[in-house]
Amino acid sequence: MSAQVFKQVPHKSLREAALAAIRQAISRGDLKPGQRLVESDIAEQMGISRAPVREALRQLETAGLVVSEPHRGTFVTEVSATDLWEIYTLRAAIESLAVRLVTEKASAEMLAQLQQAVADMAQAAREGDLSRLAALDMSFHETLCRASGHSRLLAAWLSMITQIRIFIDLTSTLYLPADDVVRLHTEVVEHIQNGRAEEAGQALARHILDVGKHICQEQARIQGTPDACGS
Amino acid sequence: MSAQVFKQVPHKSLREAALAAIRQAISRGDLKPGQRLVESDIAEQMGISRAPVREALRQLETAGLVVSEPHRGTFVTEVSATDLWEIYTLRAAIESLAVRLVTEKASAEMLAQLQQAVADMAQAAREGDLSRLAALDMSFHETLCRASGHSRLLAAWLSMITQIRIFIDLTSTLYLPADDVVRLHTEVVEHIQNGRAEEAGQALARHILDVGKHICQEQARIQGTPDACGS
DNA sequence: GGGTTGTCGAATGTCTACATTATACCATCA
DNA sequence: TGATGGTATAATGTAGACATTCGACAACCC
Repeated sequence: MSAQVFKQVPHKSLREAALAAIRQAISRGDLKPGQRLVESDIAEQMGISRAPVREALRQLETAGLVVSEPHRGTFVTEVSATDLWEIYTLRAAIESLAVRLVTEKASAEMLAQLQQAVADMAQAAREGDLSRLAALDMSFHETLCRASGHSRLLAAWLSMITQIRIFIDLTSTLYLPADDVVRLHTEVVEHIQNGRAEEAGQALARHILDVGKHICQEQARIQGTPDACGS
Repeated sequence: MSAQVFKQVPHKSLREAALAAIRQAISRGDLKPGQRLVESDIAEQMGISRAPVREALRQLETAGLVVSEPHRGTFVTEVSATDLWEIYTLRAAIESLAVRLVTEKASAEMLAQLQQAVADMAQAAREGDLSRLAALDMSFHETLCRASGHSRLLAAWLSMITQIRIFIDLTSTLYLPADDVVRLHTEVVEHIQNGRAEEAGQALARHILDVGKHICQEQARIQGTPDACGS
């Protein structure tokens, strides 16, 4: 076989385009939780027929981003406090696995990348740029999941993050003091560096559950429902 | 409201019917990995049009049971040794969370159910009924995930089990000596009973990873690819 | 007035037809 | 002989039309 010279042409189908567009709209908050999605409207706005839109909606349904009621329509999933509890506990378990895997591999390049991320976070914290800190925080966790080399893990993580985004714009709000955020991530990186997989996993899980509990309580407060997170 | 006299009519849409039928066919092994699924054939066999079949296939695609290549068709997912490694590591993490949650709740009813399951397994082991033992094994884990009261966890578990089934009929093969199977599950139940959440989680995770490693090596041997499980 | 029933509009569920694309096969030519 | 190019065929991708169903509101009866 000759050397790879040409990269594959993208070749998006309308279905994929619709899928990406709707997912993005949900993730960006242009579509609010509970909002109804009318197939014909979406199709018209995109200048395509209903068929590819329907198929995209079915995929989003399986992914848990929308719910569909027969003959009534599809709606953007509403994220309850219980849902957030589920997401954060799962996320903790999954990221815990990720960091353990990364620790076992522990390539120098990866480690440098994570250390850089923490350094950036520390700087953002010093400068009081909370928005940037939150973005770096998210980026740190994504880097970790990608570095795990575990495609299903990454897919599950991305799915959960998108669902969290339905409720809250993660890049603009922090639920812990800036210093704590930096400290907790520093701790995790140190564990990775020293090959302490188990400790790294537990530290990360604790950190995630901590944040989750905050967000969960916030959500319960907004909805006026009893807090479901401590259970 | 008047008393309930009439039960609800099932009211399955054709899409849901197709979804269930195809999923079942894959799970039962009627459709082999790599096999092509022709929309029009399926539609004709079911006596419906292609539209609901297509939508069902899109859902299965998101669930990871089939893969779709543009203008080429959809195929039953082929499960490589690497895939099995991913599934088993994830499954270990997820079930570990499940058993910790169950331990924290620890309702008497649940516990009795799990104890009964282990007792049944012990009997099946004594009688040498390996097929029944394997089925009870699977049932034990499913019970655990259901008892966690964590809908996303259960959904993820069911999804992974279905993917494993693509490769192997779990109810007919065992990868550990029967006595070991019983012993490992007994151990987990004892941890639950004594409220040792962390130990229960770790014991279960070890057990699952153990089985996964066996299956993974088997798969690598069949395919002639290098073993990807130990990494 | 309260509750039931009939009707209408709108959206989804489904079907059929057509357009597009990939693959296999065969003819052609250096 | 082997590579190149064209063509046929079959399957997917998409569009539009029709059928079905739900929810709301009005009409009606007690």
